[in-house]
Amino acid sequence: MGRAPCCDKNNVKRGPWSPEEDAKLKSYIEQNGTGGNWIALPQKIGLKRCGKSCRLRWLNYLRPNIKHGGFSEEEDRIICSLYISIGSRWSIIAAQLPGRTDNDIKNYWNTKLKKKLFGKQRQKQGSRKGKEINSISTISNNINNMNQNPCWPELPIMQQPIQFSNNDHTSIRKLLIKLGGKFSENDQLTNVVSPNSQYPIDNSSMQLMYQNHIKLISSSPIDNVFNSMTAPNTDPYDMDGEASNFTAEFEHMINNHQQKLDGLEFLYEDDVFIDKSASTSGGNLDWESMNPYVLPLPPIVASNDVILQEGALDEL
DNA sequence: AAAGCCGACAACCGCGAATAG
DNA sequence: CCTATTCGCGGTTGTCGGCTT
Repeated sequence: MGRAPCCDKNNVKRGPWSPEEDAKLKSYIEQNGTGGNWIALPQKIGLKRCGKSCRLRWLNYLRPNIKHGGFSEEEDRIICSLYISIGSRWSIIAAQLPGRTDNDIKNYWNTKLKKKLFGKQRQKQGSRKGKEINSISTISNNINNMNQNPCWPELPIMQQPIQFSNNDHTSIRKLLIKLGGKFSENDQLTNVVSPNSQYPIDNSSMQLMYQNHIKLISSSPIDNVFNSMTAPNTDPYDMDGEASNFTAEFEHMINNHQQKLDGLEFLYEDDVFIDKSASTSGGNLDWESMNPYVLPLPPIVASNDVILQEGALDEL
């Protein structure tokens, strides 16, 4: 038995919203709120629309203070960092970018950022190793598969956007507290167990996790990540004027440190990755089989491995 | 000029989670 | 506790406009 439809599809209008419908919905919600029931709302105001459609229209378009387009480099940086850290959790990413909707960010990532980051990577990969990453979609799919890893913690939605500022590690720590509740309020690391209780995470792992987030997410320290991972002045990046500094840094990280970014092999090695994934059931990427030498944790730990190998932890 | 292609974005769909009764 | 309903999320699809051939 299938799931009951949320509305009678024969009696609801679909497709683009007219200005009249927008005005109707907007004025009603501004005056009365949603009433806590989206399903009933369209009937109340005489709209032949599905309640879910109304909700989407309001959240993504009609809501006040919504920004469309014109993503700044800082926003790019945050989106990319968070995507690498937590995957395609658009609502969480959107919570960090006031005025942006998850749908907007998702579209922006799929149409621009992904290509911006991996498009060039693909090009470079071809010349560097004499082969090409099979496709952007494969990369994306593999990231998505990683997101489905059962040990990935469930993350709460931000109630308040956290403003990132350069060198503001406190804000990042607060984000991590909110994301996973991994840190106690008095900033002491505590023993934690992943949600499915399958993979206990000790203090040092959490310390690594936190430090990696610090390095990865905050804007200024991103430079430190590259600095700590690279020999100085090796392979100066060839800027073509189109790629932003951030893009260049990102690609640089991927290009030059593949052995260090355990767990992100798919970003540069298609054949190896395909072989591995083919051995797992359903072709899904299994984190442990993907990298048996690191803790069976989400991708973030892969980068922690970088820190371990580099001994960078000692400096922190 | 027309057809085809492609990128961008809005909107839809289906699922799991949350909540109410 | 169980069931039904609603919400929220993320993936996917549809549509439109611009560009190329």
